[in-house]
Amino acid sequence: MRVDLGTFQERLRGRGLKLTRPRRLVAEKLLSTGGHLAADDLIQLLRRDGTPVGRATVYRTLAILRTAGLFDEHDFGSGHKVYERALGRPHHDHLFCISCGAVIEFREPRIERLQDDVTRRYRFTAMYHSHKIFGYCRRCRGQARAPAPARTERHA
Amino acid sequence: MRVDLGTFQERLRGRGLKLTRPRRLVAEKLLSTGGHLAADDLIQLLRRDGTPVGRATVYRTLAILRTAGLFDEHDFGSGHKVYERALGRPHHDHLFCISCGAVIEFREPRIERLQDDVTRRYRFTAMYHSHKIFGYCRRCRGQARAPAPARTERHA
DNA sequence: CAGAGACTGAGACTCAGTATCAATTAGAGG
DNA sequence: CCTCTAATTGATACTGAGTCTCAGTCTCTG
Repeated sequence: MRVDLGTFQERLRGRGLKLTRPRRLVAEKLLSTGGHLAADDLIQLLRRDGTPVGRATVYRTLAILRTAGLFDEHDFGSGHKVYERALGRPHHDHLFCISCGAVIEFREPRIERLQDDVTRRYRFTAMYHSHKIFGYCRRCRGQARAPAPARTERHA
Repeated sequence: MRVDLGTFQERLRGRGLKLTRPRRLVAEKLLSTGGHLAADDLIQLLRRDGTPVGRATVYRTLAILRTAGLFDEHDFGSGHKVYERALGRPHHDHLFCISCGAVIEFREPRIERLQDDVTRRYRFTAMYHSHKIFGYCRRCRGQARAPAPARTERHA
């Protein structure tokens, strides 16, 4: 965490930005909480801690953290974006349980390679991607309304 | 198109729903326009045609069309969802050009198979998935700010 | 063809996220 | 350590996609 805050400062400096108290508070809270946090969660947590940070500032800081490559932003269709530490962690994609909301990370380098195949095929220059599989996790399987279709079908 | 409207009616009936004029108008317009349309586009188009349909009804009808498996819903991060005909078309995923907004469809059965591997590995019951690659299309490549990184990195 | 229940739509509402702008603060240069 | 300026903050107003409400309307079954 210490290391990451240092990196945050470095990256800010590199862009001519200042390391202010609110920015530090947001970054620290995100790092110390881990997992997938939404902007509003962050605002509430900081308020509870007695170190409130304005809404606008939280959103602005999250944008900086994302742009600097320190955090990834994900939209699991719950109506708000969530943030997850990216720096120093291997790339991965997600399974999302539509019953309990659990987020499961997976790595599958073979899929990544096939993606490269696809982009090459279309002469497309990939910058980032989003690969999410929605369904029922191990624990919630029993509640699945129907057996899984041969292949996934709805997109979100 | 005739066939699809018939299917729409069938699926409505199957759920105890009525085929009303507004629902027919929405489905017809979506089918005749093709491509990826947002709710608001639809509302504008219908108004221009002199057959306006209320906002609430358009949204409600889109939900029905999606649930019935006739249309797929996608979120390319532009702040609104877009709808695309699903019935009678093969499953595919998308490349999205962050410069011109172009949507390119791709099929890669090998990725689908690897997805099945992944879900099996986690004892996860997949219901649907979302796989999008963002970047610069063939035409917009020149405008790419930087060469593509070794592997895609930011998620949305 | 009449009745019941489904459906519609104008408009109020929600809620994540953005814009504004006067007051505050980081931190470079002295 | 102080000063000065540009960057930053945050209360608040705003935006815009999507949802809710409910009185009036329509579908379609019997």
